[in-house]
Amino acid sequence: MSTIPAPRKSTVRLFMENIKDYLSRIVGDALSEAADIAGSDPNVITASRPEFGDYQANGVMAVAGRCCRKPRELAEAVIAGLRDEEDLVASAEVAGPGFINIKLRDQALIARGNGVLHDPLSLIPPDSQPRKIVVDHSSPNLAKEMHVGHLRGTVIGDCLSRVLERLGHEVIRQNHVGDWGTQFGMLISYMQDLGEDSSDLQTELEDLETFYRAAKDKFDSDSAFADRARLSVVKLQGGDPEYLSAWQRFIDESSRHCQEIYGRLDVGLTLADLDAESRYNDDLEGIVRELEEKGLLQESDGARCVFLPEFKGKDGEPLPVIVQKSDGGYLYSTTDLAAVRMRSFDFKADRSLYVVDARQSLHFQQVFAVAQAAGMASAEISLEHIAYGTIMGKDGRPYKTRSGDSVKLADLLDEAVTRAFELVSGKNPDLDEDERRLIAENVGITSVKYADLSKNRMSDYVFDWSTMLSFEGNTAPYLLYACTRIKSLLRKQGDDCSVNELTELTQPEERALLLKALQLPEIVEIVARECYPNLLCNYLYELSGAFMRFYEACPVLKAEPRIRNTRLALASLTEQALKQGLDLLGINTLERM
RNA sequence: GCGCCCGUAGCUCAACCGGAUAGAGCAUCGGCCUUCUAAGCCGAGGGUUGCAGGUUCAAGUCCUGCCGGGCGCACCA
Repeated sequence: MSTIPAPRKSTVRLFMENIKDYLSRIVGDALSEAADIAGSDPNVITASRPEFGDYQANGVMAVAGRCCRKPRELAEAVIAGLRDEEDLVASAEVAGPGFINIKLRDQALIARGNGVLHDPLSLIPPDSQPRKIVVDHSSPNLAKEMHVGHLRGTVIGDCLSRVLERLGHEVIRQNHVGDWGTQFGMLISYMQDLGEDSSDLQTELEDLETFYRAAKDKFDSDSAFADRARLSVVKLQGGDPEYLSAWQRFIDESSRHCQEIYGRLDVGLTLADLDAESRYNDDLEGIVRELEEKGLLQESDGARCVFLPEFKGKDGEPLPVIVQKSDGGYLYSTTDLAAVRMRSFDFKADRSLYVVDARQSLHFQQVFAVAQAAGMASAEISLEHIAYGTIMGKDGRPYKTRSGDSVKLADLLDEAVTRAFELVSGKNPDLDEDERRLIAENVGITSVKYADLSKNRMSDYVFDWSTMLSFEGNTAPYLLYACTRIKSLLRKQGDDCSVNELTELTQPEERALLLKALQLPEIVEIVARECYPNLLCNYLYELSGAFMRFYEACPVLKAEPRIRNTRLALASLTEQALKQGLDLLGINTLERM
C-alpha cells in the first residue's frame, strides 16, 4: 500500500459522524422543535435525483400530518431552525409538497475528504455501541464435497462478519458443520471395508463426492452392508474408540477440503471456528431434561416434543418441535437448542445471526421460540435468521447438473479462473505468465463471489455460467479495474508531487466522486443492521462508475499543478473507499490487470 | 389445506424503515483509443412494476382478494 503523506495544514479534522447521520440529527432536532414533537424522524436520504441536491428530508410531510400543520410551512420553520455547527449545508429549500432539498458546501466536503486522506481508517468510524455478535455461516455437511449451494451462505456470512468486525464489534464466527448424522455410519463402514491403512483409501478420499456415492451405492444395494452401517452409527455415537478414530479420519479429510475452498475464496473461517454438531453430543440429554423440568415436554407417538401454540401443521393440528426420536436419537432442533444456549449464556452474545438457506425458516422460528420459552436464550439476545434464496437451474428447479448431482464449488472456481486467465492473456499479453495467473485467480474467484453477493439475498436466483463468470458491467472486475486505473495514476505521478490534499473542485465529476466516496460509512451502517451485502455492492459499483466518469472527463496528470494535486488526492481518496469497501466483501485489489 | 418467500425492460437483477420523472448490466443499434489501462466512456430503443381493489398529500414498496412460481409443514439435516 502506498503511504499517504499528511496534509500540511494542522487544521485537519476527523469526522466521527457520517454525513447522513449528521444531517438526520440536525434536521431531526429542528423538526422536533418546530413541530413540538420530540424524536420526530426527518427521514433523510440521499437525493433521488441530482437536481434535488445532495440529500433530501422526506419526513416533514408525515410529521405535519400529525400536528396539523401545513407541510411547506413546517418545512420552512425547520430550515429556519437548522443549527449547522459543521457549516455543511450550502442551501436547504422546500420543494414539492414539503420535501427539504439539501445541497452541501464544497469546502465542507473537501474538509471531510482531507480528514480521510489524513487518516484513511476514519472513513468508517466504529459503532458507538460495540456488541458481541455470533455469525453462524457456511455450515456444509462434511459427508460430501462442497457444492454451489454452499457458496451463498459462505460468502454472505463472511461479508457480514467483516462488516461487523470493521465497525468494532466482537464477531464470533461459527461454522456449524454437519458431522454427526446417520450418513457417517455408512461412510465409516465403507472405510473399514477398504481397509483403513490401505493406499486405496487415501486415494479414494481425494474425491469425497465419489467416495460418498460409492458408499451410498453399496448401502442401497447391499443389505448386509446397510445393517453394518446402521450399527456403525450406534457405535460411533456411543463413543467406541475404533469407530471414533475412523470417523475422525474422515472428518479431518473433509475439513481440509473445506479449508482449501475457504482459502481460495479468501473467506475468514478457520478450523478454530468449527462448531460441529458433534460438539453438542454430550449436551443433548441435558437439553431434553431441562425442557422436561420446565414442563414443556410432551410425548407424542413415542417421540418427545415441544408444542407451542403459535405453530400449526396440516389440518391446523398442533405442530411439534421434536427433540428426541422414538428410538432415543436426537435431532437437528436439539443440537440447535444447545447451540443457542451456548451462544447466549456462555458466549454472552448480543446478537446471533444464522446465515442459512431460507427453506429452514420454520425450523429457526421454532428453535428460537422454544429457546425463549425454555429460558435457553436470554431475553436480551437478538436471534436472527439471515435467510437466503436458493440457487436455481434454468428449469426453475434447485440447481443440479444433468446427472442429478450438484456442481462442485471447486469446479466452478476452476472454471472461473480458467476463463479469467484467457481474458487477461488476451487483454494484457505483455504481462508475464506468473502475474497473469495471479490476476486470473483473483479475477475469476472474486467474480463468482461478487455475482452472488451483489444479488438481494432473499431472492432465489438462476445459476448461469455466463452471468456468473461475466467480467463486464456490474461485476468484480469493473471495481478492480477502477482500482488499477487509480494505482496506475498514482504510480505515474512521480516524486515531484507529494501533496495529498484537496483544495478546490472545478468539475461536477470531481464533486460527485468526492461526495460518493464519503458515503461509504452510511452504507456500511445499513449493511450491519439489515444484513444485505448487495447494498454494499451497489454502492461500490456506483462509486466505481463515478470514478470512471471522473477519469474520462478530468485529465489528472496533465492538469495544472493545483488542479492536478486535488485530482490526485481525489484518486487516492477513491482508492481508499474502494479498497476498504472491497475488503468488506472479501475482495483484494490489484495493481494492474 | 395452512404458512413463509418471490413476481419489476427480451434476459439477469436494483430501487436505503412509503417519497418527486422506477434504475443498472447483458443482449440490440450508433458514436469515442497518435493524451493518464477501451475489462472503459457517451448516446438510442426497450416498462400499465402479475391482476383487481383499498389506505395515503404520496404506493414497485403497506392492507385485502385473486393469478403464477419456489419452498416448508412428525421423528433427515
